[in-house]
Amino acid sequence: MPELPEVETIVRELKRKVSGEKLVKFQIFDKRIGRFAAPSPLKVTAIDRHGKYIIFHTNRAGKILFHLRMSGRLLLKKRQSGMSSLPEKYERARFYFASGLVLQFFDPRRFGTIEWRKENLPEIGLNPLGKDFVAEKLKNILSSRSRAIKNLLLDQKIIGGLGNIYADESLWLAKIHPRRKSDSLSGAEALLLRSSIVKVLREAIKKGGFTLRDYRKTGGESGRYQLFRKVYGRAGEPCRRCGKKIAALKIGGRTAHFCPDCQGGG
DNA sequence: CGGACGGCCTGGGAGC
DNA sequence: TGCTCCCAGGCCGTCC
Repeated sequence: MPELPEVETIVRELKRKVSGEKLVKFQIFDKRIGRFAAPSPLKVTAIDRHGKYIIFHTNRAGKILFHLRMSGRLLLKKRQSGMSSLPEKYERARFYFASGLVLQFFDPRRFGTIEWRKENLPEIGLNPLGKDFVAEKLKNILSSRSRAIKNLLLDQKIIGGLGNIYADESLWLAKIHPRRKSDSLSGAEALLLRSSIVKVLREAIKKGGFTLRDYRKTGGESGRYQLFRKVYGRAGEPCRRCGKKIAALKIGGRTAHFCPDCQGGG
């Protein structure tokens, strides 16, 4: 389930390998992937992350937007001489670059999307890696809402890029119970939450993301952050801070993993 | 308007 | 072994 660190890892790799490249041909194997009426050929002038979206800026009047959702994967490889033009298993789209590189979009669950977009980008809240992600702004947002902090962190219109894994990991690091109402957090807690989110995300990017099952880097390699996780998927195992058992709880339809002892006060 | 919730989709794991 | 059931969750549409 790609979240900010996974998407950022993929974007950094794509920037190195295909930014500035000419896209000569594309194939959409599964129409459910979204509206896609891009002109061809076109040049990819820049590559960016927007929340969990991957954006290809182009020299034409539009951008290519990728969203991996749950099980999407972008793999980059050298075009082989005998390469079939038919889709591989779960392959939903394919892009051919003039350099000979081929970008394949795989997605078993078909939640992922690829879109040729001329109008504005989707509305995304604060970028946790951006300069404007400061404690004061976060505190204002938290105070103006009254939802479980866990669910607020998952809201892409408020903060862009956190998903279930990093929301849980950040709350653990900040010692905040996931069910706490956002407007009950003190200024000190907001400050700590901000720095915890940044720390967790930066560390996860360094480790190349979190591979549970589907996520892979563009060369097919797994990330390594799952080896360093503190709470996600660790229900019943000992808390790495206090030794008590990690618990799991449904909050707003999502499973939250946390330590009931050192994240007390829910 | 904010917030809660169901639907989309499939593979994999649990349980029998 | 093989079947059924349920869960994973990002985002959107719908409803209150």
